[in-house]
Amino acid sequence: MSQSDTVQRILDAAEVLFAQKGFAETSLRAITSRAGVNLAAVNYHFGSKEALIQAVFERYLTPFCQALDAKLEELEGESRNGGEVPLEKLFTVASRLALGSHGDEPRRAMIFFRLSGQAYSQPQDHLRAWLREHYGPVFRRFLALLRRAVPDVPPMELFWRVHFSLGAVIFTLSGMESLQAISKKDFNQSVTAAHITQQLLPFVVGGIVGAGPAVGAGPARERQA
Amino acid sequence: MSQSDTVQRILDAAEVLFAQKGFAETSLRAITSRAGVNLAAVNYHFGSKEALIQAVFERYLTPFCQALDAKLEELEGESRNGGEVPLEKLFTVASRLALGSHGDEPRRAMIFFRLSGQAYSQPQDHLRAWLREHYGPVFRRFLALLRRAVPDVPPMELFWRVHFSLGAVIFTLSGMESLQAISKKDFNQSVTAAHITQQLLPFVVGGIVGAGPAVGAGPARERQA
DNA sequence: TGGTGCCTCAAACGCTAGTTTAAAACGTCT
DNA sequence: AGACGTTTTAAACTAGCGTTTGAGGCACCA
Repeated sequence: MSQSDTVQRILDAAEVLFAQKGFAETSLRAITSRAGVNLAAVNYHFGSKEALIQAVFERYLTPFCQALDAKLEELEGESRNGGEVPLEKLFTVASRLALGSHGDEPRRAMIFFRLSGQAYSQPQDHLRAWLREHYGPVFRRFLALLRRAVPDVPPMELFWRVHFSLGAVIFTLSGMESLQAISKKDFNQSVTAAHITQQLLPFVVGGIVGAGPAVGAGPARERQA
Repeated sequence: MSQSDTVQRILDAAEVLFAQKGFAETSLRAITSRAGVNLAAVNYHFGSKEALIQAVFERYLTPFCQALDAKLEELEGESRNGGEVPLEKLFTVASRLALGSHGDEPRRAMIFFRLSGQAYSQPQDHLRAWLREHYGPVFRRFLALLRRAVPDVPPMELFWRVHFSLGAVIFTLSGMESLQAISKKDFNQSVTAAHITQQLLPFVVGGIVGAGPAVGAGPARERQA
């Protein structure tokens, strides 16, 4: 068994277990047992449990952010010639990249969204800081394009609405299993992950554009035309 | 010190600490130390840590759900005579109740939203089941009113959009401290919780109504008129 | 063949967790 | 005053955690 093999097996196991039970509730013994490696291997290869958590995120996020960055650059180029990139296209691109940039089925992405949920609601301050430091630039690039797509939404409102959207996405995909169960019970119809992300798009777009100051009184979306 | 005093002190301490650090990372020793009671008091009065977690939720949710249920009944009565309850009013009512039904400042509500975030992203299956069981009827009542407010959104899409909204709310208010910090840094302007909830409303309303099948091509919201 | 680096392994370490125990303290009745 | 049920207390218990250790295995090159 080569080194990289052991490292990858640990990362694979940790990814699944962290997403399933959270960071604190997942013991190194559970991880190494699932990975079929020795308990000490984690501390040997990663140094600590905390470093392992970081490595799990890094393995997923780095390729995703590189792909997103490239795609955003491409879109920026297009928008320099023509008009702005439409809102929907921005989210479609990001979503397609998040779901499929790893070659696997979207299952992997679901796992990662659960992880993100854990990272946000748990007190992993080191993780949050690290995430912001490494992936902040891509996020800001995305935000800049967004701002040009909806020039009528004030920057600060847009900032918050993006975070609201992030919340909707992460929350939903984090609790997907239970939500799928409810949906199946209430509507007698099972839904796939692809189906949900498809439903997310109009919600997010509608939310970002926002309800005007007088919803129901008139077509607020004309502000965009 | 009477019994109820000890019980309340434990609940107060647990509520804050659970919200701050999560369930797993908060030890009974930390709770009892903060509450100024003996370590064994938790197991004596509640039986176990798990039961304590449940009790924390119960103390908050029961009055809230009663208040919401009463208010919804009232709204149902109004809508029987006149037209439907407008979307915005439904959310305003729920939000005002969540933020202020306890007499305290909204701080208490913030704490509770953090708790909800923890409950959703952590593997507290017993908690989720318990919440659904006790909280489900009110939720369905709310959903029914909602359905009549936006009759053009298919029920299943509405179901999902409500969960998306819930995600936006919980996620945002869960990570409020860090989001406030970012906002202050990027916009040099500090925001209050009230400000954020105010920003949430147009986002949620816009999201629930949704972007029509052809956003940007025309004023999709006319479907509602 | 023997030595050198990297990796694996079983075992142990120190520590903190939730829970249990039994005695002490308390308040309330007769 | 004394007995009784309830609550508080300090201490101990068991279990599981992340981490460390040192011996051993393995591939590789001289």
